[in-house]
Amino acid sequence: MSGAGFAGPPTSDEERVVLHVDMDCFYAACERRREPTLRGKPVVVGMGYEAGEPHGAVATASYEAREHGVESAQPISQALEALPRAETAPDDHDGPVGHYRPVDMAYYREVSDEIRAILHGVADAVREVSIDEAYLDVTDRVGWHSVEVFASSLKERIDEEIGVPASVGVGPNMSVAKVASDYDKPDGLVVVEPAEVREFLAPLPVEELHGVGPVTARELRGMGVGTAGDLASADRDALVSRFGARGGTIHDHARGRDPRPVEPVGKPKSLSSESAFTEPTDAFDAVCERLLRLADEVVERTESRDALYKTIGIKVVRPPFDVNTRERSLSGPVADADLVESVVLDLAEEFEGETVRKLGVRVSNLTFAEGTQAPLDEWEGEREGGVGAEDGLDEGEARSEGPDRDDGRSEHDRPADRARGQTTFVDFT
DNA sequence: TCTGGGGTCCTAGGACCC
DNA sequence: TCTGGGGTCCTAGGACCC
Repeated sequence: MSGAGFAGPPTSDEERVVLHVDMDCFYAACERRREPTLRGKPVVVGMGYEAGEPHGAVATASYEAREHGVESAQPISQALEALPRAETAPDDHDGPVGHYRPVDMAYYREVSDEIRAILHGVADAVREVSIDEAYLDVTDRVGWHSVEVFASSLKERIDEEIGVPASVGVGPNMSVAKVASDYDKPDGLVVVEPAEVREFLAPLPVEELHGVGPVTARELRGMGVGTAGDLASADRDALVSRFGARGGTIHDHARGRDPRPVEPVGKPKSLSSESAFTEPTDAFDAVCERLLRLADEVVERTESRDALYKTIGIKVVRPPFDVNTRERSLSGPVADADLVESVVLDLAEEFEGETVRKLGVRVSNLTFAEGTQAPLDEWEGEREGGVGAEDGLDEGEARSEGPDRDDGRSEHDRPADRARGQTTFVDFT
């Protein structure tokens, strides 16, 4: 990232001991935790799903449910065909049945918090990637000779104290640990010592590597690269010219190299809400109504996180799957619900009369009112007024505050920016 | 996979500045 | 007025991850 390499913790791979802890079918496991009779049975957790209803999509399916053809991201209606609801299956139905539950994020977060507490207790550095997944750097606590025992007892602790199963992978860096945890799911424990890395990775299909998705995998196959071993011995320059920076990254990963330190994830860079229509619509008033609802949701979340935003955008997905994004940047960070609504509606106008299947609202270029102490801000005192609706755009201050802001711009440049911003502002009011 | 929702990072062209 | 290089920000789209 920072090519200049200011801060950079040590990145020499070989000596680190990194765990990747990945909960198995986490949502389904949580449902079983509070409803133990579900253990061993097919469980389907649906988002946008309500008890007894056919709509929504599969968020998580337990392995038992997967055996019957239920897949993640599948429409619930389709899952129901493969696996009828236990409660309402016809009496004469003698095939397998599934237990369907709506997503309950608040509960899953509680469970996740308990797990997190355990993880932080056993590692020096923890990176929580998502609600059900984390990397741990335990270099200073455990050596390779004892890490298997360590990981195994961590798994046991999570299982006994929290009541959900986890798979754990261990490697000399995040990339290898990640592949290792996937290798033997569920309830797996795989340790890959530095000397074994290349051998371990070589036979795996390229898409097992972090950063290789379906598109890249297809292209790689076209180049005759099917396994991580092939990729490891491929020509780096060719990869970079084909895939850009990612080409270098996946080449590294295929060779078992990953210099990224295990560090906590920072503040979010954007916040968004999306929602799909049950049926694509060309009714512009319905589109606007939905956009305003999404705008409300996003604004509410920015408020609860004390976030200011400089850029407001929408996403309009037209059938079959044509994604369009539009965004507009303001002159400085604001927190202004009315402004979000007017910008969103303004950006939407272009799509009046179009058929849309899905909409989204997003704010980005975030700054955080509370977290501004930081060593970031050399121009202290510049942003105290930011939160207010009216003064948010004033003063021409409050340009972005990233650590990497350059300042090739001199002082007298900024009034021009301000003028531009004011114009923008006036357009919507 | 007839494709749900919330994110991250990268790329590339154009505007604009020095 | 022309030419040119270096740099940032903005916007739109794409790939990927969970």
